[in-house]
Formats: sequence, C-alpha cells, structure tokens
Amino acid sequence: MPTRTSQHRPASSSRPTSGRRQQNKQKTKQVILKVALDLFSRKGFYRTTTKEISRKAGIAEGTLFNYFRTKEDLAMYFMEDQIAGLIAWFQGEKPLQRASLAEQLFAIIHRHLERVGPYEEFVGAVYLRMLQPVSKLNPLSLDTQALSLRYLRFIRDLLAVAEEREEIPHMGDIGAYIFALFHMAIITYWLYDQSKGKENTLALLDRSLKVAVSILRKGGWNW
Amino acid sequence: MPTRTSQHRPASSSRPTSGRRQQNKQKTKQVILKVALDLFSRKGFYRTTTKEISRKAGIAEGTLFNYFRTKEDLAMYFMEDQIAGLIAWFQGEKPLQRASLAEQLFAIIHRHLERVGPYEEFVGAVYLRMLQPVSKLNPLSLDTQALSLRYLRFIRDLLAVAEEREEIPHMGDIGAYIFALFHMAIITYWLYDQSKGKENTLALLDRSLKVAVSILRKGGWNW
DNA sequence: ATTGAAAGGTGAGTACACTCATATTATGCG
DNA sequence: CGCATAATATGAGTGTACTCACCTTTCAAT
Repeated sequence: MPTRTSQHRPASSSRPTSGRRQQNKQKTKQVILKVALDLFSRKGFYRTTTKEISRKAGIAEGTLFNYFRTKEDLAMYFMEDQIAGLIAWFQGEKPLQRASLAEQLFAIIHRHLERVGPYEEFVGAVYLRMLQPVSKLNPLSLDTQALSLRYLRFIRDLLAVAEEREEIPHMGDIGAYIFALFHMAIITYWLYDQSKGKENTLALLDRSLKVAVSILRKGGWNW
Repeated sequence: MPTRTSQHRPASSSRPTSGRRQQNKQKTKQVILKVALDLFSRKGFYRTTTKEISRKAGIAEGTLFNYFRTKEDLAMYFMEDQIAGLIAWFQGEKPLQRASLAEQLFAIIHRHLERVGPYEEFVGAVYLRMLQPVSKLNPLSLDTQALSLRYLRFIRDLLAVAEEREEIPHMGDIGAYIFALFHMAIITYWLYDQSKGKENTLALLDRSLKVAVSILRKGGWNW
C-alpha cells in the first residue's frame, strides 16, 4: 500500500519516496480517475476503452495499469470515493445522528442512491461485486478489500450505538454484514426499478428497515 | 426463443424447423455443454478458453456462439440444468413435501450447495449474477431470464402451500423474491466459508430459516 | 431429381484488456 | 555536477472473447 506522505521532505530513511515523484503520482492518479469517470458517465462502462482513458489522460496505456490493476478496479476507486463521501456526509449531519436507527440507515442508502444515480450502468457493472465479501475466487485489489472493511466498520459502529440506546439487541459483527447484503439487495432492486423517481425502491427501503428494526426490538436476536 | 418441438414432424406450417436439423442442434448443444462443464470443472472457468471448448466439441469456434451468446451464458446454461434438476428432485421427494416450510427450504438450498460444490470458482463467477433480477443493464440471455422466473415460480408455489397450511401469512410474490435474495446471500457466505464441510454455512442456513419462519408465524407480514 | 431458400457452420479477422522488455526520469550521494 | 540506482513510463505485443462475410447442408415444393 502506498504511503500517504504529504509534500514535505521526509526525514532521511532507507526508502523515502520523495516529494516530486509522490506528488506527480497522486496527480496522475487523480487525472486518470477524473477522465475515466467522465467517460464512464457519458459513454457507459463497457463502451469506454482503456485506450481512450489513457489517451485523454495524457499517459501511455501501460501506465494506466501501473495505477489500477484492472478496468474494474478503476470503477471501484470511484465507488470508494462515493463510500468515503457517504461516511463523511453522515458524520457532518448532526441531527441525523440523534435519529432512530431505521431513519439513519434509510438516510444512508437513500443518499447513496441519490449520488450514484447518474452512473446506473456503472453501478450494475461493478457495485454488486464490491459489496460481496471478498473471496479467494475474486481477484480484486487489496484496496477494495479495505473499502469493504471501512464500510462494514462504519455500519457496525452505528449498530453499536443503537445497541447502547437499547434500540436493538446485541448482534456482534453479523449485523453489519447483514446490512451490507441488504444494501446490495436494495441496489439490485433499484437497478431494476422502473417507477418514476425510483419511488418503489424508496418505499421498499422504508418498509423493510422498519420491519427489521421492529422485529429486532420485539424478538431479540437469539431465538 | 427456439420452439421446443419434439422429434415428430410438425403439421405443415410456415416455418416448421424440421426433424433432423432440430435433433442435431440439440445434440450439438449437449455436446458443447458436456465438454464445457468438464473443462470448467477441471481447469476452472477463467482458464478455459472458448477455442478449447469448440475444438474438443468438434465444432468451429464461431459455431459455439451460435448456441451460446457468451462464455458466461454457457456457464448459466449449466446452472439452468442445476436448477431444473433441483426442482425435479424436490418433486420426486414425496416425504419432503409434507415437511415444514423451513425444512423444505433448508433441504432445497442444502441439496443445491451439494450439487454445485465441485464447481466453486464457477459459481463465484456467474451464479450470483444469475439470481440477480435481470435488468436492462445486464446483457444476459432471455433464456436465463426464463430460468430466473421458473425458479421464482417454484418457490412462490411452495410458499403458497405453506400459506394454505397457515404456516406463514400471505406475502404475495415478494416472498419468493426475498427467498431468492436470501439464497444469493447464502451462496456468498458459502463461497467464503472456510470451515470443514462448509458446516458454518449449514448452521447459518438452518438457524436463519427457522428464525424467519418463526418471525413470520408470530408477527405476520403486515406490521 | 432439381432447385431456391433458409438454417446452420466456418475460421480468419477484430476489439480490447492487459503484459513486459525496454526507455526515461527522479533522486540521493560523493 | 555526474553518476548509480530505483521508480516510473512506454507502446508494441499477446491472449482471448466475440463477429461477420461467406460457404455448406437441409428441406419443401415441384
């Protein structure tokens, strides 16, 4: 994993990847992401070629693969930004943090769908794969695993707070895992939803979250 | 969609795809499937090339794509057989049909996992995509949509019977849809499960089905 | 049997993701 | 500055899924 050093020259150590290099790398990476995202959203994931991305980013085609292992990976990095943004957004929404768990979870998925709305094909192509727990069969990048973990931890912490409030019983890590699967299921539904404004999805989301929390409250987790 | 005429010459109509042709086609298709499955299971999905499949099946590479739109599609046809076999198996198991819903559903997924066990990589590559409701974004074959539907109807009918027995409340079609998602989730878990004999998956399966049915019985569906 | 047309087969060709041997550039050190 | 080394960039090359223009076979009608 690349170190995230800032601009200042680091103290002399054995392998200090130095200032200018690091800066250029970060910049190139950002340029690639910007170009790729623009193309993906205008032409769609499948009709955008890696050749075009590299040409528009002003680099050789091979260079692209120094930064991103696969074309899918490239897409995942966009998703990573989305998820990071989602977490940051939630943490800035103070009122939401006092709302009920069902409201919080609804808001999170809702916001997410809103943000990725313009990139529907794109989401269909790679998103589901991302939320899937990484298996030895899926040759995904390590960074994407990290993303998956960050997201799971974020949800787990939310559940832990709700647990302290005695809104739900103790579930351990499994709760976050289940929510991730639920998120995946909702995205699936959303992709297929033809209703205007995707209102069917929102209705399903609202209802199922309320049901779930209600079940948990009434029945507890250990049967 | 190809017509499913049997061997007998059909009454003279405008486009009767006639006997020998149809028979050869069916036969070729079966040969391709057999060869492909053999290679997939021995070398893995990704390391098997369409060139090799066609060579071993004794046809030109182009011909392969007259029968199957994509390599993934080929994999899906195998899954189709699996699902069809699963349904047939269930219908032959008379005692099982008197068992509780939870037992039935457990048996179905269990049997399924047992059958696809030897093709793990394969399942990871295509199975999840199959159970996903077909969207306009996923360029899958129509036949695969049909498979998805057949499976959903099968489950829906099971639930309807349980409903008549008053084991569960009325849920409409959504029940089958939810079960399909659940099935998908279990497969995901199964792929990742490192316990011997995949016993963790079986435990999760057993427990979650019992919980679900119990919840439905106690609380009903409309909250 | 002949024939015209439709179904089906063929494999060289194409497009594209990805690799790798080589060239270029940045950096630390004397 | 000049040099050695490591990091990074390059683009021709490769492997493979998939296409398409053409060829062959089958069939019904005569």
